[in-house]
Parts: sequence; structure tokens; C-alpha cells
Amino acid sequence: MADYNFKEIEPRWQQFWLDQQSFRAPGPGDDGFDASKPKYYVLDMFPYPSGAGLHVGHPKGYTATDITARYKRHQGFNVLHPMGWDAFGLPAEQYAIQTGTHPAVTTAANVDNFRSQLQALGFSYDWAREIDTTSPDYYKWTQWVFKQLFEKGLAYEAEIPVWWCSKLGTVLANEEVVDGHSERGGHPCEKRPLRQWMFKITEYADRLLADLEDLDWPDSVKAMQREWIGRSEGAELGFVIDGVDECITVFTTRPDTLFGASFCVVAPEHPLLASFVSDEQRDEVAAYQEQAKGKSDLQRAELQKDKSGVFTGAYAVNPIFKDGDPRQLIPIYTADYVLMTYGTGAIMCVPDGDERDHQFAEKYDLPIPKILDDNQCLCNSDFLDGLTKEQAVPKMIEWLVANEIGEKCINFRLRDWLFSRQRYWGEPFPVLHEVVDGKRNGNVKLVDDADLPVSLPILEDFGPTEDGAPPLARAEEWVKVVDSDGKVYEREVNSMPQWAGSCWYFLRFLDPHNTSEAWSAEAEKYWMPVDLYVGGAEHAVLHLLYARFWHKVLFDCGLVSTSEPFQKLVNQGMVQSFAYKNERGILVSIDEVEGDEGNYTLIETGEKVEKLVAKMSKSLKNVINPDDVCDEYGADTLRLYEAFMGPLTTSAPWNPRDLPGVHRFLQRTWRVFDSGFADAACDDIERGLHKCIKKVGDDLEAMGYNTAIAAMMEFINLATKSKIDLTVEQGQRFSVLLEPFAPHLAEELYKLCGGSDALAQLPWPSYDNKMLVADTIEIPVQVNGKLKAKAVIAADADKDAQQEAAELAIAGEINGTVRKVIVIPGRMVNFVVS
RNA sequence: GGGGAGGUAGCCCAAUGGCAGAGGCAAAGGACUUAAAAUCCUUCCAGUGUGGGUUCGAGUCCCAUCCUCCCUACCA
Repeated sequence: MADYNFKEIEPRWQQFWLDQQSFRAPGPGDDGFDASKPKYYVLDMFPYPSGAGLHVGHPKGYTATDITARYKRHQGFNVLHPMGWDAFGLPAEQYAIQTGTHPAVTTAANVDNFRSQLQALGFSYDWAREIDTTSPDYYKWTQWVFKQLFEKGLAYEAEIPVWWCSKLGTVLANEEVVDGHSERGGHPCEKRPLRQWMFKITEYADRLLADLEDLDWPDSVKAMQREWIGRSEGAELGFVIDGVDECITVFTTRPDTLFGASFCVVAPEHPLLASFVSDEQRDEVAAYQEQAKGKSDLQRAELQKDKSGVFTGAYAVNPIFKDGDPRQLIPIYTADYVLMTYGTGAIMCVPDGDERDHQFAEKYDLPIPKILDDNQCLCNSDFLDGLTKEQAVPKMIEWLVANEIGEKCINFRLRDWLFSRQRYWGEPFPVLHEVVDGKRNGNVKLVDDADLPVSLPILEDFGPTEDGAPPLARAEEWVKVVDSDGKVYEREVNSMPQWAGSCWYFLRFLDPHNTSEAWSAEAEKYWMPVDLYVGGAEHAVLHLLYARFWHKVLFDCGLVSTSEPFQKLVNQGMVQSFAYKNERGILVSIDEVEGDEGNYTLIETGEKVEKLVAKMSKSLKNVINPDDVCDEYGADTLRLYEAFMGPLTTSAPWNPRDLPGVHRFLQRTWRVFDSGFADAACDDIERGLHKCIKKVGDDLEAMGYNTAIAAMMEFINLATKSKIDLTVEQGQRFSVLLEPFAPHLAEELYKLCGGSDALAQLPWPSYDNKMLVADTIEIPVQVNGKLKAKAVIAADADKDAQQEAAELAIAGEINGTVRKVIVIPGRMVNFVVS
């Protein structure tokens, strides 16, 4: 009898897997590739290798994909299960600025730490395919992909007002600014006009929206992407400004309400505003514009209950009314509830139809003409009277087109993607600006493929420059390029945002050592699309939308064979932690609290605190370190616990009290094998094993990891209670079932019961349906749906025999006439009595 | 305001429309032990947030309602 010694077992098998390359996934063209096997590509969202190391949230998703990867190998798939590092990014750069250490140095150290942490958890990655987005071998191809997008005409430079964060010394994408503050760090941001690289993602808006339909993705993520793309159908129409030779164009989803349009509002930033504002109102409007400029979008939103605005002194002509009609001239206001960044930055206001317009009209005492009746049908609207919205909109559009006033229009909330950053630690652009007489002349040239990668120059000073120019501008020798024909160029000194590397990494995994192409067409055709992609919901929009966009472009270029990269997506739930809240509602650090069973107090003061669930955070000292868990219980226990916490998609707090439970299961399993083996199989155990094989297989298909583990626990409980040991052969079959979940122990057990093959490649055991049911079963007998008795029947009894047995069991309980008998074979019998 | 996911035992979590319980935690009792730990055995505990409906039969389907969590928001 020996103990379950995970500390000895786990490192030994980890080394074995590395030495044997047990999880190498040969692809087309590689030695050992078997083209006859089906493929399965299971991918994790690769991590940013932070200095803090792995968090227990990471292994939740990684364990799930690893279980599935290992299961698919047993089913005979060629499984591609790779891991890499999304290693460009701000934290490494900021650390570099603070310490003077080059980001490449800290990144390499962090990567080493992450890799060894992941290997200590026994994940079955093909480490030969490891990639690092900051390696020149990798970003060479990121630059190459950029060139493909550029050559498709999808990249352009623009001088646009962008979010500028002076603290970070960089511009940020709209998506990276929340409530006027940087998403990372929470620093205040302001709008500044700067020359930037943009991608025309809006050209793909329709397809990005439509193709969501066929994806096996969570509804919540699809909904978020739909909202982000924000397609809305309506019309654009022109309003001529009275007495001025200008026309403002408005976008509306309700052109049918034009009869009720009693004023117009333009955004304070509207370019035409200055041309039509009256002299009397000029100062007031200018003051309002100045005030609006200083407001963040958050501040604008905060004021939503109290709208503000200023009359411009100008009037627009409502085109639906004839000359002389008193309703024809409508005042134009400027107000910050209209955003320049959406639609045309100008709206027609229909206070009877739109709540916001109504508020504004009431505040500024503007007319509110009634155009909708109690049934929300149009009234006072001439040729639209009595029509519903659905009927009236096309009719009005028809009228607008016929009178050359406007046309049908589809608007998207999606904006073009701001793709440049003023940072050091990112991919350089493969772009040269032509310089004549010391000045850029506006001509842009791409770097030849043969000259890729454009390597990141080594700098001493990574911080932003005084004048806001990117840090790369300091590398003067690097910036200046003289062509063979004598032309002088300056390199682009902006760098790409962190999204770049993650937009196509799943393609590089297919063929990571290819030095002549980003990936081979053969490998792409075989492995793509990703069959299962698991990651956090925080990437529901940005990463997943950007990656889909690049992929569609590559598809249009004929470089990939699928129009979508990720067929099935699953969001793992968050691993939270317990926290404590004092009476003033403030969260307190976990080490200041004592007590249990619902009574918790502060150690120092005795003040009562309330237990709740919150995100893990350093300040609450409730962060769980996977290394500590591994040290105390082992990697198999950690894996099993993460998979057993509940469904993968559910968030749940880390509960240290539950860890011993799964650890005990592994110990019990060990003892079942360690107690020796029987010569002949026990029938009960054999039946239990068949049941277990079926349940674990079915659950794995549905990613029901927690219930699969429960089934294995059930079997081990059965085997523990049995006086008869497993046979060697039963032990081998169970080892295969356990291998995806607790691979180290499974390898050890397989060896204990005499296994000599490569466990990871063994076929998944089969089960016999006949072994799943006992000879006789007990079924409920109901009267009017209420349980009255039980009957014992043969498992294969036919309907009549089952009813007969039920009648016997219920004899005397039935008072009344039997109207109907419901017999569900093998399930139950119900007598309907009146 | 809009969208998404949920409410089952003291806790986490199961249950193709068919006996509410698979599994784990916690609790209680017992066996083993000089004792403790570990281990093993046994036991306790809910009628599924609420109100209707469909059905022979509803945790499961439909409608309404309450609560929780997440996302999003002057998007015209």
C-alpha cells in the first residue's frame, strides 16, 4: 500500500510528456501526419504574460479546452491544441519606463514563468507550436497581413479627433475609453486631432452582422456584436436653411413622422453651424460650443434628464409643407444630446414621436404637433393618415425619392477602426512616407516583403516625446530610409495596437515555423476553422470583432478558406472570490476577518461584516494563486476542482472548503487501484463502468465537465464499496476516462494496471446498452399523476406486461372509472380516473 | 430605457415533459484507533422565487410578476 503521492507523480509525467512529445500535432507535410483522421482545432484565448503570473481564472478555461482536447484524441481526431503569448502591450512598456528595463527582457521572463506554470498544470499543448507576438519571426507576418489589408484599400490615414490620454502619452481607440477615462489605468482623456491609421471595418459591417447567424456562439455575445455594429434602417433627407445657401442633412429611422417635425437640432461640432448661425445668436452659440467641447461623453450622458441647447437663430424648411404653410419654417437649435459621431450629426425633431425631442420641446417651449393617435398610427399626416409605422415608412421614402429630398439609408454605429498608437512596445508599420526637401509629400509606400520584418529599434527611452510624437521618432537612424533609386523616406513611427497580433494568431499556429509564408494553404485548409474557442466574455466585442474582420479580408484575398475563423465560441464564467463588507458598505481585506457559518467579524474591532462574492483583487487579499493550490493538492486536484465548480459558463467563487472534496476523490481512486486487481470481473462493477463510460462521453460532448466528474465519482464510490477489486482491464478502461481530467494520476494508474501503450492515444472505451439496465426495474404507478404505488417489472417488459404489473400493484387503490391508461415503457404507468 | 443569463436542500450543483437528487461541501451518528488525523459506513435536509395556463403528468413548455448577476445606453 502506497499513498497517492502527487508531488512525485506529477513532475515525472510532465517531463515524460515533454520528452516523448506526447501531444505533438503533426499537420499536412509533417512526419507522422495521418490525413485520414478528422481534425479538431481547440483554442484558448492566449494570455498576456503579465508579471503577476497565472491567475486561477486562466486555468478554468484552459482546463476545459484541455479536457476536450484529450477527449478528442481518444476519439481518433488529429487535435490541434496550441498556446502562445499576446505579449505586446502597455504594462510591459510602462514597467520599462519606470525601471529602464527593456520590455523584451521583462516579456521573456514573464513568458518563461507562464510557460512553466502552464506545464506544471499538465496541459496537453503542442509546445512545438508556441508563438510570441513580439518575436520578429511572428510580427514579420503581422506586418505582412497589414499589407494585405492596405492593398485591399482598407487602410487609410486621417487627421481625426481622437482620444488622447496625456498620462499614457498615447491615443486610445473609442473602445479603450470608458466614460472619458482610459480603460486601463482610469486616466482622464481628451479629444485631439492627430494623424492616424484607420481601417475601413465599416465596409464589412453588413457581413460582420449577417454572418453572426450561422455561428455557434453564445446569444449574449452575438447580441453584443449586433448592438456594437448597430445597424439601423431609415432615411437621409435634406433640410434647406431659410435665407442661407446651405442644406443640412439629417438621418432618421422614422421619416414617416416628417409632418410632426417642428424643429431641428445639430451637434455643437456640426461643420455647417458657423455658416448659418445668426449674428444675434453667434456669441451664445459659440459659448455653448465651447462648453460642449469640455464635456466628456460621460458628462453629456449624465445630463440626459436635463437637456440643454441654444437657438441658432436660423430656420430650416420642412420639405413636406407647401410654401405659406405656417408649419413650414422650423427653428434650428444646437444641443449636445445630438452626437456628431453618429448619423449626420443633425436630426429632425418630432416631439410627439421621440421622447428626447419631447423633453427638449417642453424645456424650450417648442410646438408639439400631434401626429400619432392612441394606436400609434399616424394622424394629421395627409397621405399617411391611419397607417402604421411599417406601412408609412416605405411610403414616405417613396415620396422623398420622388421629390428628390432624400433617400433610404442604412446607418451603422460601427466606426472605422483607429489602428495606430503612439507607443514603443508594438508592431512597427511596414510603411514608408516619401520625403521631399525634408518634408513628407503625402506619398506612402509599403515596405517590400523581402525587407520584412521592420524590426522594432532598440531604444533607451521608451516614454512619449515632449511634443506628443511617438517614441519611435527618437530612433532617427531607423526612421530615415534611402531607396536604391535615391528617394528618401521616413518610416511610420506610430505602432500597431495590441489587437494586431491577436487578430490572426490562430492562423500562425497552423504553421508556426514557416519562414516563407505566414501559413501554408495546405495547413490552413486542413485545420481551419477553429472548432472550439474558449475565453472570457470581456472579449465579446473587440477582439472577436477585429479578428472576424481581418479574417474576412483574408478570405476575400483568397488566403483563407473559411469566411469565419471561430465556429464555436464558449465564454467561461469568472472565478470570483469571497469578500467581506463592513456596516458602511466598504469591502475589507480578507485577512482582517474572522468567524464562520454566517457570523463574520473584524478581528480588530469586532465589527460585524457581511460575506459576499466579488472579483478577486489584490487589495482585498482574496486572490488565489494556482501555484499554492498545486503545491498543497497537486495539479490534478486543481484541474478537477476548476472543472467541478459548476458549468463552464457559470461564474462561481473559489471556495477553499471544496478543494478537499475533489482531492479525496483522487485519493479514493488511487486506493481502488492500489488495493490490487481481481482475476474475474464483478458484474455490478462492470455495469457501473459501462454506465460511467456512457455518461462521461455524453457529458463531454456537451461540455458538461462537472457532471462527467460526478459520474466518475459515482463509479469510484461503487468500486470502493465493492468487496471485489477491478480487473486489470477494467482499470485500463477507467484510466482512459480519467485521463482528460486528471492526466497525471491517470497515467500512473494505467501503469499500475499493466498498461504499456501511450495512454493519451488509446481509443475511448465503448459501452454496451444491454449493460446499462438491470434485469428488473422499479417503476412508479400513478393515479391522476399522483404517485400511488411502485411496480417491479422486467427491464425488457412490453407495454401490456408493464400495465399488468401496474394494475396488480395498484389493486384496490382505484376508486372510480379508469378513463385512460398512460404507459411509458420502462418509465411509468398512469391511470386516469374519474 | 434596451439586451443577455439566472433563481432547486444550510451551501455549490444535477434531473430526454415521467418517482425532485447524480456528485461535492457542511452537519450528525457509528466503525477502526490508547488517542487524534486519515479512512470507511450510516443518517439528516427542499417540493423547485411568486401567480396563472397548457398537459394524464410541469423544476422542465407558455403568459404574467418579483428578485439577482452581466452587458449596453441621449445612436435620432
